[in-house]
Amino acid sequence: MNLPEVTVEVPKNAEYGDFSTNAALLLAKSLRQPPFEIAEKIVAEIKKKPQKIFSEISAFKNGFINFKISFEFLQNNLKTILKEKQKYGRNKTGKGKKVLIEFVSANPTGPLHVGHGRWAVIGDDIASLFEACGYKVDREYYVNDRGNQIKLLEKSVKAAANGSPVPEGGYGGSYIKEIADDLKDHKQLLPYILSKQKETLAKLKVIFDSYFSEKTLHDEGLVEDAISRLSSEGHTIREGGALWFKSEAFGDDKNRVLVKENGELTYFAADIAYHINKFKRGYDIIIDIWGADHHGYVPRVKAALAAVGLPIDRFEVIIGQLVTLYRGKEQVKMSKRTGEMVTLDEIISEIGSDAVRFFMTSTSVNNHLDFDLELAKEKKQENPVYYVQYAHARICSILRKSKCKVQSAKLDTLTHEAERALMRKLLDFEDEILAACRKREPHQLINYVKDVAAIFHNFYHQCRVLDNPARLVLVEATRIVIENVLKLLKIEAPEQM
RNA sequence: GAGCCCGUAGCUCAGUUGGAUAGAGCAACAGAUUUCUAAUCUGUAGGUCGGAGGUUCGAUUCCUCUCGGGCUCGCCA
Repeated sequence: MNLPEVTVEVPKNAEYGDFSTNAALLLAKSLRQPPFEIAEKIVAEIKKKPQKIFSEISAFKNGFINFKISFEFLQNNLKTILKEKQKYGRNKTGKGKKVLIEFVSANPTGPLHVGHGRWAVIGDDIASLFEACGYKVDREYYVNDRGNQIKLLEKSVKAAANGSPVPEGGYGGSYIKEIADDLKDHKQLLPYILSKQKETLAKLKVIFDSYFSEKTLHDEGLVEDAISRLSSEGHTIREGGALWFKSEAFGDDKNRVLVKENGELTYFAADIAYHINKFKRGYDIIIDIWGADHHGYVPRVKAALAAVGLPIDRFEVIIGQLVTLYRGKEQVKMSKRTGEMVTLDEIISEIGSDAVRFFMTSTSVNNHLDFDLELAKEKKQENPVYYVQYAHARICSILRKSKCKVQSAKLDTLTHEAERALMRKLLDFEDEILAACRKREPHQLINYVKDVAAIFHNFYHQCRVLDNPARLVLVEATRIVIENVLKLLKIEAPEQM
């Protein structure tokens, strides 16, 4: 019988058990029987085989079949957690496959701002998720260290040093003056700005494996190589003095220029070379994280990679919606040209790395993010990050005071409703990591750890833990899971608050 | 005009492959600590899931249309 739509899911309402399946509902039509009767028959079949995972399997009157996990299974999982410790939740799904994640890649023309912060945190989180799932991950930052903007930057800094007005189209931010003051040797301009950016990223604990220079692509002739590769396959055309890539043939809206009329190479041409290079380095999965302001760029890059015959199913672009900065109700305009901007550095100083990381991770990148500086400051004590950290600190305090030996405890007394809810939640951890990785959505982990903390706090108020060995095991297992989530997201798990 | 993202409680947001009574935090109100950290917990109130159709046993979820907001549509980078 062909039943592609049978699903097993976790019901929202705990009364319906830990898992449920709609199999009987789907069979009702073809069998011409009421769903409930079918469900009852299925349940009877399942119960013929002995097993220890489920303590209850029942048919509901609407046709759902509900499964309840046994206490024994949940209790045994606590032992697993204590045994695996930092490794609990990690898995080998990736089998060592290689992943490249490119993110931030801000222009080296000034300090990072709040938007870069979002990509830095999200990219780093996704990289960590892949690592937790057994992939080998490289974090990469592409540096646009060439072209007009760099010349403009140099002119702008020189002008500032001489007290001249901002050059036409140049950069006028106050940071330009600071650079001019700081830097005697203008040849060190790019390394200087890059090192400042690295310092900011390091405050957020974001460390890149490689900084890939656009300039080297040109110096090594890789851009010309890419273009001739396209041309030799007949994918280019000369028109109006420029050389075009016929991207329309690969699903793009229109063709794109590779070599301008004046002979200069476009940024796009370099980007094709860059992405060909990524494939050449042998990655199984290649991920770019771009802001929504660049989403129109996706089809042309994919078109180019398809045109040179690369397996584009290994390449994906995650588009993140933009961040708008507010001070109260007033929007803070961000412009590098006018220099009116709040830097990521300032934001980290104001609310701390933990809060920035937690806040940046907590919402889906599909959603536009309004970041209110005043709110972030006012709510410092109420920020959800403290809620989760407090749960961890509270557990540490209990463990410090307890005199029982945790390891030797018998766990069969853990049958309280609050105990069960907590054990049940801890069991989900590996699935949560897998799902968050598969969907590239680290915010799901934030939701998960908030749930763990809430269920723990509820348990704490109902059950006295000290001097109860079984509960100490439960609490230690909870602590391990919270710590593992926070460590993965590079947020501190404090022992005291 | 075309493309992408979004629209869920007063505010900020979750909501898994289509499932059972749509959730949390903040704000509001009422309570809880002789006991392990009150940065906590419990309860109350708050919803036409932007709107209208469609698909089906079942739609916040999928499809079409529509309204509203953001972003993009360079021989810029």
